[in-house]
Amino acid sequence: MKVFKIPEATVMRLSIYSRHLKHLQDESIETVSSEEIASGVGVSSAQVRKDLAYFGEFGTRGVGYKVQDLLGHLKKILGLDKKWNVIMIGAGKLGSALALYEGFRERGFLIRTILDDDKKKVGSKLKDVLIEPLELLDTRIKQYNIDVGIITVPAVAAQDVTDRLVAAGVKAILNFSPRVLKVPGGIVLRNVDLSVNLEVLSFNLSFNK
Amino acid sequence: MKVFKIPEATVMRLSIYSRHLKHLQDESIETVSSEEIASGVGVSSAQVRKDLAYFGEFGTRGVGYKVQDLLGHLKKILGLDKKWNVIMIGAGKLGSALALYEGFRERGFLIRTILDDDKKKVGSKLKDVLIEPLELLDTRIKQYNIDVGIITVPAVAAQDVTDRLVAAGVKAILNFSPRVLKVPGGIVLRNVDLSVNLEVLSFNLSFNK
DNA sequence: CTCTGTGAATATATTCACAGCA
DNA sequence: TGCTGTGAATATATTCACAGAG
Repeated sequence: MKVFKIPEATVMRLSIYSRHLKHLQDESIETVSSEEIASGVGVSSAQVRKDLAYFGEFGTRGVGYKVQDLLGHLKKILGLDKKWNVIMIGAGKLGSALALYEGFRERGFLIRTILDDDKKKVGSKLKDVLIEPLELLDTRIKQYNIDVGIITVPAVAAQDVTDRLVAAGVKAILNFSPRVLKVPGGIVLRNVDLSVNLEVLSFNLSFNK
Repeated sequence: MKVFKIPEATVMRLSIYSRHLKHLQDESIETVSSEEIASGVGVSSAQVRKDLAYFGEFGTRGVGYKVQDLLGHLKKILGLDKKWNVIMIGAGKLGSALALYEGFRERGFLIRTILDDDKKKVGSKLKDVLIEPLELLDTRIKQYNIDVGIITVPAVAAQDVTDRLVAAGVKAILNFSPRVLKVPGGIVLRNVDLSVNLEVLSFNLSFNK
């Protein structure tokens, strides 16, 4: 049912535009031009207009965009009006930090349970979410109707956990492990790979300098 | 002195290839073809060869690449043979988790000090690094000959901290705050923006599904 | 007269396909 | 013969530039 393929870079910019519009809203600014958005987030005004044009016509010629309205459209486009049931696998340092991050809930990602294979962690809570044994993976995914799995396990375990999440029926995986995961088509996969980011930074610092 | 502009996507893939080559090395595999690397990390073999071609000829026609050699070249290309002095600004939940992450040291990023404006945090240590007052920003950057600043402060403070880091002479900034930062040309800036990642995931889950 | 929306032009990235070296 | 390295072809993304709505 996909009508047009939207470039990933466009989606990332839409997220950044929406953040900028929130600032403008906080400052009680009611109207904004594509040029003002553009200079606020460091892109060209044509880029802003092209990105928005994938989804409709939100502005008024000669005037600009109503901040409130455009922000509403962007939130809708980005799916931020929806709720998702989330399972987190791995309660190590990174998982523990992420479980406390309010940004998940703010965007509709509700962490229902956290699984770990370390018996010493099982039974304790992170904020209000209980850490449970890894064996409950299938049970909890069915029980809570889980949509999204967040992977914060070590690299060696990541593909195995992924396969189990997919088999149990999750629709999307957010992968924080430094590993390229194989998933079947139709499963949404997003990687947040700190080691790649560090190496790109290292490259940019080193190359031809 | 920049000879060719290398696409960022290429650099990210080089990092991923190098990780895959490490696995192969751990399995004592000595030779690998572009097709084997490609299928291992989910890209096309032509892509692998094109990416490598930016930097030289590392393979042998009819044979493939020597794993050890190619890994060595990639580490060199990515600058992983170099050391950088790093300052971290912000010792909150994210900063604390990051300060314990071994990946920085493994890639030559040596965290020399962590600054925070919270008096209650100042004086304690994260692993072996002391948390010091924010006022020492200039002093420590000069003293330790800091190359890289890692920003883990709240969004409202991020641009101010950035300006101070740049004024004090850092060459690169790794930004974990959810804010588009303005930096002068010549300063390397890399953003690790979890909120954008979450919103892209939300979009992919929602759009035309 | 201003600023959006958008075709056309340009720039960039990926894939194809094969010449040529080991 | 097998696989790399690479021009040519294609696909994708960005910028230009302007018609036209308000």
